[in-house]
Amino acid sequence: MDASNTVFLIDGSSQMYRAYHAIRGLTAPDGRPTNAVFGFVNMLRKLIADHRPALIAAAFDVRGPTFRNELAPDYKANRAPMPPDLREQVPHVHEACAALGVPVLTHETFEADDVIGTLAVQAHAAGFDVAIVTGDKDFFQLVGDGVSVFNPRDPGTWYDADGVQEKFGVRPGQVIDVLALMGDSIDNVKGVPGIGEKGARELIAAHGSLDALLEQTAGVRQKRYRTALEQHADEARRSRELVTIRTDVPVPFDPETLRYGGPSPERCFTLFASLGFRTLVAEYAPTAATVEKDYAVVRSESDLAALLDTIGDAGRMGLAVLADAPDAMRADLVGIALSAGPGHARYVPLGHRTLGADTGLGRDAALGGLAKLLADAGLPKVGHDLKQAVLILGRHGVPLDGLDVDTLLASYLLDATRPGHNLGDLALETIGYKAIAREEVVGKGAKALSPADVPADAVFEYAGERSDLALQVADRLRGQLVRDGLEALYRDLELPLLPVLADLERAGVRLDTAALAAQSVTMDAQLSALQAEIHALAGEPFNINSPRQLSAILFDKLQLPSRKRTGKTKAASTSVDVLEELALVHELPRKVLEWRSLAKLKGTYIDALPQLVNPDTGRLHTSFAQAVAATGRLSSHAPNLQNIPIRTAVGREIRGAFTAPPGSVLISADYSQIELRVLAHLAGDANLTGAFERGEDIHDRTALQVFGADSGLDPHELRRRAKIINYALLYGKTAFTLSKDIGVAPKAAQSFIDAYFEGFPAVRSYLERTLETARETGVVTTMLGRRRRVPEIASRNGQMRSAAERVAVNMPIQGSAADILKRAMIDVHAALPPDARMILTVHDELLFEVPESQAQNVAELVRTKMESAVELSVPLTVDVGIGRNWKEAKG
DNA sequence: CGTCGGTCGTAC
DNA sequence: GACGTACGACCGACGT
Repeated sequence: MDASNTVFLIDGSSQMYRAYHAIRGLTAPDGRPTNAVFGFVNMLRKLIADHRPALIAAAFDVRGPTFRNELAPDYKANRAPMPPDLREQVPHVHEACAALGVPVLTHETFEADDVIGTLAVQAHAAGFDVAIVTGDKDFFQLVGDGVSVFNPRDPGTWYDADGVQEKFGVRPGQVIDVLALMGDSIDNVKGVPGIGEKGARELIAAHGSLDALLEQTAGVRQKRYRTALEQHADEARRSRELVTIRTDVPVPFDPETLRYGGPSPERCFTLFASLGFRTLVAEYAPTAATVEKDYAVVRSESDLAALLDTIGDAGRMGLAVLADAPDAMRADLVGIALSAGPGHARYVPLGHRTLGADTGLGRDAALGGLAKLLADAGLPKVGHDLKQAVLILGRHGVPLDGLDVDTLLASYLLDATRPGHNLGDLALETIGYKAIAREEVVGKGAKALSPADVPADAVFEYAGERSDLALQVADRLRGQLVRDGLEALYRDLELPLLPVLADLERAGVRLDTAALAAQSVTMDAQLSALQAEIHALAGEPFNINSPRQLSAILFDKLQLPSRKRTGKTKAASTSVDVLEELALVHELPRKVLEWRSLAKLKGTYIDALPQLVNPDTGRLHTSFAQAVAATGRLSSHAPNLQNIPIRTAVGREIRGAFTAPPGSVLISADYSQIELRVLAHLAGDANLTGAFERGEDIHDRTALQVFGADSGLDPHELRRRAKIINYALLYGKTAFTLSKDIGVAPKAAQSFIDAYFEGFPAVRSYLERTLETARETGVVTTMLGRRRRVPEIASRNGQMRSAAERVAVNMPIQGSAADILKRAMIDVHAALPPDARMILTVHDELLFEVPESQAQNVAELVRTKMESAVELSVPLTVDVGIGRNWKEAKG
């Protein structure tokens, strides 16, 4: 097909509907729906990329009656009105077409189909080929010599006359007659009652045409068709008029108005940025800076002096440190970039190993010169991920103070759920600037260089830009924080927490690697023995760790029953609950469970943790991510110290390897049932609040409420079940899953939930209120005003909507608990004596390393500060333990 | 040989 | 289909 001589006519309305239904829940950062625009834009871009059309247009229906309504007043009367969240996207779809260089066609009294039909005929008459881009079979009637239908859904398939015959069963000239017979319930085209698509096709194929058929009705073999045709001949003729696409609409065909103009980068950028299409924004972003760039390398004492003056005059600085590794506790400092204002940046090379820096400025002299400014609390610092800067600079003897705006944290508070908070992405969205990617400077993947091996002359633009952009982006985000009422949360919570976290990471935790090594040896023997038993039971060796191989053994070879399938691939699941069930009837799954448990502990912790001990400090330094978890919690990685085992005896031994150095002890302080207390506070439930005030065991209290005083069951079992119910509530668990957890019928589980709400009625109304607000605003909030968007709460997909509802009820509780712990961390940190160190935080727990002599004092101080971190309508209580290791401290 | 999606399992 | 928030090990398909 010759694209240069082909006119592409897009059935815009149907493609828009298709995109709308194909993609669910996509919204712009401000919550506006964007699914239809996004899908349409992708379709259009692919069409253009694949076919490079010379002539193209997209035709759309407009609101209001068309000539068909005059023929049949009830035409399309059955069709539901366009959903409001699609209607509001229509202007954006039109704008997207225009921005991408595709002319938009509409007509007041004719439908898009008729405009397309007319242009197709005229274009063909003028010697062009025509491709109609649609998923609608009605267009098959237009197919003929030089006119084909292309459905983007099955790319590569062009329907010419033969294609129509194959797909639809009749020649293109007969399509109208088939459509007229079968009717269209959605458009309220009556057709002939009792004749569907199949019947219509057969009748028309047999008789040639509708007219011929109606003349020879008597010759129709099937009686029900015969009577239907006799009674509804007029209806069939009228329907034919309705389904006939007109080719005589008064629109002129002028190749020049249909010429593909290519995209307008400016319009695309503006539109896609406002809709939050980040990858597309990047593609159309202006590459030239909006402000003149003044970047340079600092090479001499006088360069440095000038820089210090400039920064001093500006009264603030953008800051970016360039390091040679992502781990701030291991990374070496390669250089520092500073910006005094938009467009300005200076790069101070500090650790380049390759030639090119050619600086007469020594590392110590340079750092010494900068140190005063960096430590000046009165000189505001702006940067992206300032915790990394604090740590790396701190490790090089340079304290960093005067922290002002961290664009990473600001972006996180504005929208925690956005896919990423990269400075580059933020720059694109806030100031429309496409930043240099780190990859462009150091390469990517395994071949990436350390920036220390790249000359300063080759990195100063990248590094300088980071400091410059941080400043420019910060100025925008600061305004957005104020607008959204998030400034206090930023200034009083997240920002003060940052240096506290840096202290925790810097301190690290001592690990008894010898004890772990000994455990590893023991477990090796146990694992080998188990593996031999498992292979013997299976009758052949296989990889126990491979779900696929395991399921082949379990379900194919041993023919054990498979009850559950996995989420995406629908493969037979081999998860714990499946194996536990199978363990009742076969030895092998029981052994596999044992093997898995040991292998997991060994692989994830016992063998992995010692490898992460920092050679410089001899300790384990995790990284806390302050801008990851959507609820406001912190997360921990490299290694993750927030999922160290505790439930099993073997697991607890791993905690025993987290030790205090000689002369010191560990203090563990954890909030007792903080989430349930937060729930009591937020809900204002008198019963729940009262139970906490009286210091009752909340799970016993719940058991009493749910199961009554004389159920006759074991009190321990009742408490266990009540505990599950309490937590089920926090996670929006359904009666179905609850029933599995506590081993009762779903109906019984539901009655427990009902009994719970009966006893704590304010909890129910609180949860309902939360959902109501979420539906109205699309946002849920915590006690301290942290926000989370939940756009899917308006989804028409029941599954997505339910998931969003669970998120909506969970976030205020989990997030408020996170707020409280963060507040406590800041308060405790400020009050700690100099030789006591906070070393870990695990959602409701803080861990300290303290000289033995101060243990009691610090324990009391920590308890007091944590319990008074915020004022709730219920008491906040903290359990404190002291021990030589983490296991003892928790016991 | 590296990347990435899928599955599973640990914590709170 | 059915429990919220994380991180990470391992497998195996896929692309270079």
